[in-house]
Amino acid sequence: MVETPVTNRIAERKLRDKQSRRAQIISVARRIAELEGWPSVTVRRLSDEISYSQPVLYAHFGSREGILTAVATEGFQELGLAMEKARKRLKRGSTVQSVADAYLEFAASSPALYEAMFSLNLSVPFGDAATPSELRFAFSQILELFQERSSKPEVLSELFWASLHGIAELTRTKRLPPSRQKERVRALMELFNFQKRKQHRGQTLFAD
Amino acid sequence: MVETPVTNRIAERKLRDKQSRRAQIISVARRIAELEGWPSVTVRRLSDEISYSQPVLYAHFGSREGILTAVATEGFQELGLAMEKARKRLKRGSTVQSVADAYLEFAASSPALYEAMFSLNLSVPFGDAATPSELRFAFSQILELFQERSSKPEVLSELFWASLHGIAELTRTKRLPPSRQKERVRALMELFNFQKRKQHRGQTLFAD
DNA sequence: TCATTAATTATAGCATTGCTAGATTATTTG
DNA sequence: CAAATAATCTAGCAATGCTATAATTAATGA
Repeated sequence: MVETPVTNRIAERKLRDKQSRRAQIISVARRIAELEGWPSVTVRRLSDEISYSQPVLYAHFGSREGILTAVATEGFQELGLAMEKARKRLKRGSTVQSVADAYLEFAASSPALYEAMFSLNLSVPFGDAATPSELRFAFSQILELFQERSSKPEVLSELFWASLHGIAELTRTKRLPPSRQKERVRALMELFNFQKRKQHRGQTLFAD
Repeated sequence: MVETPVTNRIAERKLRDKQSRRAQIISVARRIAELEGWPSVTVRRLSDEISYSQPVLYAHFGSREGILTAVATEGFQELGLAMEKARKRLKRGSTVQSVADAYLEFAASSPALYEAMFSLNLSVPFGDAATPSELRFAFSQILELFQERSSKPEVLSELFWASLHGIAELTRTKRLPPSRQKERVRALMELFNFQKRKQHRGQTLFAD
């Protein structure tokens, strides 16, 4: 049977409704999480806020974890974009500094979102074929920084990312005082700019 | 009323029983967590395993979170001891390297314990008057590394800790491939040993 | 237009969880 | 041994994630 234009338009409208409701759920979940923490993001609470019954949420995401995973994925998208922006405009200082600032600014301004991305135990695939494009894009922004400055870009990128993540996470969980944050980042920059100046003999991870 | 020797001995025995049961609870919780993950550590499950009813656990720890906090505290104690050992024996290589290895070895060999210490949202006080001695001790081991090698030991220590934590955490959550772990640590060492050789002018974080 | 089919949505309930009031048993004391 | 104290258990509450089934709404074709 050939679909009539009417059928098409109905299907399209339904798709739009579906997508907008999906977006709304993610948005509400994010807002509650930032204001009250993830434990307050219950399926009942969400269904109340969007004025639909619980099974509707399950039709969309399959599980509560599915909702959180969708939020986290959105977070990776935004983090990637923020880093790309920082890497490209680059007013003063190095690109490394610029990206580091963008990363930590992102983590500090959306702690619950960052928590969903890295601290909640969501099964988000990393480093394999099923890795979402948002994640690849985000990490590629870091990789780009060291692409032509090092003989082992992956290793340096991973280390840089790990350092940023450590700072962000220990700060988020109140393990590190925010007061010394600037100095910490400055120290990190000294370390990662070293490669430019270092005189080394023998094999090393850094390119000349 | 003056206590008789008998009363004393009874009280002592009761205290011993209490402490050993407390230790048993912590031990069982740890074992389950490492084998099956923290969600499997339910109060009912624990009460089954120690053959007591649930309220007994609440008499000991007040809440489920109290149990996890006790496990985490034990973890900080062990991590501190492991780093102290690494710092003192120091066979080959730098103390920094030795401590880094000990830290990452600890995190890798007890992932659930490390998760309790850093990833679960337990309200463990940090950096204030109420900070448990185990935490102070652990961090002091890192601080010791940079005490006389830097003009700002706190900043460097915090950055070093953050880097190690980032590596440990991203590895634990499968964000970083274990295959390049050695290279990552080697790169970290290059960065943090730089201070020894660097020729710098003007103020810097590193001492000569 | 209107009955029939297909889709969407809601109701109501299950099993599990952390936690606790009140009953019960064991232990200590006089 | 009886009373009092301490230790422990039973049974249940409220909240959670999730789902089978019923109800309702929308789309279809004569």
